Amino acid sequence: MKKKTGHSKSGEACASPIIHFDIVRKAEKSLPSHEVLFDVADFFKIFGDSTRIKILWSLFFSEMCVCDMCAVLHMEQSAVSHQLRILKQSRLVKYRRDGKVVYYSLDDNHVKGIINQALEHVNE
Amino acid sequence: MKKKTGHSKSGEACASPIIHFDIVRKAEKSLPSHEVLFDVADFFKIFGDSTRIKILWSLFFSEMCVCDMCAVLHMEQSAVSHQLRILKQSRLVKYRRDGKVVYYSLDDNHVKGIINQALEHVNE
DNA sequence: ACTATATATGAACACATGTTCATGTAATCA
DNA sequence: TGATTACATGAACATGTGTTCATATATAGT
Repeated sequence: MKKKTGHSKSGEACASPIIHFDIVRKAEKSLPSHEVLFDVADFFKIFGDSTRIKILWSLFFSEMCVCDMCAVLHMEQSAVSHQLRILKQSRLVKYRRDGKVVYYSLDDNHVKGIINQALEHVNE
Repeated sequence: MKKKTGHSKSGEACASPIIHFDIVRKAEKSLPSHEVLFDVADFFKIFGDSTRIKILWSLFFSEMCVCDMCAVLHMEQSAVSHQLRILKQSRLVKYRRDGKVVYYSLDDNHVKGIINQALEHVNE
């Protein structure tokens, strides 16, 4: 016995009769679409790395060029650029070019609030 | 030339003279400790998975047993239990036992607010 | 044109993470 | 005690992720 309808949308994954059907139905109906939930998770994934947290935090005060970031983070330029690209793609930061130097800055007003709420949790 | 002082705390990672020292110093001073930043990132990592987001969302309304969760998520019991363990360790959910059934419920009041803020971002 | 510099990016690598499978544990009932 | 049930957990596996290395691009200066 090993059949499993391969994520069959009908959802009898747990073959137990002891299910609180009303609660299950209510929860199922309230759940946003899979895409939205995926996007939400992806959004949090961005914050799930301390390097990116440091970058965002640093940008709370002022725009910064990539070299500034390297100095703040004590990291190689390549690594910083890769992370900035991720933040750029998520539209959490924007940039402007001034000659050879590229300045990054925050591009989202939720960032500060979200990080602060996480800090509250971390500080018990 | 390949030396690199192995994350030397002195921080000359980017050997460029074009650094805005005042901004860098300000950012460095404002940064929370490495441990705190790590904890913050770890906290967000928990939310960076759509399965866990679904679990937390479902618990907005009512406590649920593991079997209920399996039904809501259309997932195997083992996978759900593993995720519940992570949420339990992060103290985002708590549980109570009633006979053979274990009921999980939310154990943090920030959760709803944080997820809602992420939703705002996702919805442009 | 050539050089230098600030940043971007592809590939490779090591490491983390989520699911599955198999099995273990705790509680209930016969 | 033995069987069943609801859940937990270790190991294996595939996939995802962050950093490094090497190299490319873009701008400025000579």
